[in-house]
Amino acid sequence: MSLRERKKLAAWRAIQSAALRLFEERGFEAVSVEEIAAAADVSRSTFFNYFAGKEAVVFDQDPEERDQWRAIMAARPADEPLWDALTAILIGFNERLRDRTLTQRRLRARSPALAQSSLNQSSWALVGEQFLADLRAWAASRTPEGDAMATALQINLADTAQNTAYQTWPADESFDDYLQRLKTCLHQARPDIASPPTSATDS
Amino acid sequence: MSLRERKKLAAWRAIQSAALRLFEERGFEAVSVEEIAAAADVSRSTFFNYFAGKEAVVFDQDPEERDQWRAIMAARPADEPLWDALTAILIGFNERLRDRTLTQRRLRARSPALAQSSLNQSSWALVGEQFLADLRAWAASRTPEGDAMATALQINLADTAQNTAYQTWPADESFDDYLQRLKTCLHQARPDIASPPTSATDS
DNA sequence: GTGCAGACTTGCACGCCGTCCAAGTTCCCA
DNA sequence: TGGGAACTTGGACGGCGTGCAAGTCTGCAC
Repeated sequence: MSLRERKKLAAWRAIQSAALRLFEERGFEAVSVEEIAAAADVSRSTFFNYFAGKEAVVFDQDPEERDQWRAIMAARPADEPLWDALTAILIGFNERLRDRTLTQRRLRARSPALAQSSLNQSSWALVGEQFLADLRAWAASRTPEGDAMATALQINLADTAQNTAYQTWPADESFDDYLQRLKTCLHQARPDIASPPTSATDS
Repeated sequence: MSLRERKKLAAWRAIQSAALRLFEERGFEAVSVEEIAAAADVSRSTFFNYFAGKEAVVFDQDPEERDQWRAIMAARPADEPLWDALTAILIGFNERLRDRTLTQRRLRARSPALAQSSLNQSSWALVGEQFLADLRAWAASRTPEGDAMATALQINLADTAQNTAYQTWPADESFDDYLQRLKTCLHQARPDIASPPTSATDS
């Protein structure tokens, strides 16, 4: 790993940890990008070299972890049903990212107090666009042929199950309760691929 | 209907139609709120009195239509399974809002040319937060008791089915093809409420 | 080592969004 | 007819995200 790469990773982590610290202290909207950059000893411009926006700093994964997750996805057997793979990946993801999840939850609980709108509006999920993009790329690479829709649907459903579990997680429940919710949602959201649309031609 | 209410409705429609016209001419990002306000003969401040933001002008429904939709939702029999009601509502919604849907699709197709990011990032759906809020309120009012999660899940799943149909709708397919996609997605996304989680304790 | 090419950082300026507020105008109603 | 409520307006502000040109640092080849 070259010096350049090490520096880059260090900068990424400096920015992210500074940002999360400030967010926890003051809430998401009350911290500006300038302050994050200053706290990370970096210019505002550099911040945008590393993150696509202020929200990305909450959702993007550490580059090393991200590679690991891509490997985990790639390691799934090719003949495994997509939904089973998605379920396993998401549950594993949540189990291993316990701390990250709890941090996000604390942020989410604190931020509405400062400004209801801007956070709820972007309807905070857990995984972020980056992880979803990786998931989609992985799924596309193992999708046989013309049924892109079924694949897209399953990924979106899995994401929705995850979001629902997260959104309905009450403040007084533990992380393990949340995992239980997640499993329930994933189980109930399993799509019904096989059965034909009963009398699809009416109306 | 008082003069005040009529004026208000007229202003709403003036702003929305001016905005949609400009969006179609130049693309979403290339039009500023100032220009919309000017085209509607209204101040920038007034624009924000009517719409929560620039995107809302694409998604929010005409107040009169909105009332109609709330009535349609309220008219569903109370003992109908939630999923059946959601399916019927969404299909009806899409069938009746053919023009709106086609307009949105044209906007969506044109905008990436100008700036890939800002539209795709907010991952354009069709229904918008307002309609979803109405749906949630309606569903909450007919949800028996403690199982708020199952209700939230079903609404989110239905929304996801709709979004998937919309996202995967290719440029060369007709609106009726889209409706067919929608029905397929809704059918496949039907949640599996009954069955118990088969051996939920292993990881 | 030296020097060069490319990668990365920095400061600065810009346009725009969304919020706030204080002052003005219009409508409803008693 | 008057007073109060609803609505509009302009102006100012902070903040986000982008673009660019100039500077600095790293890897590499000689």
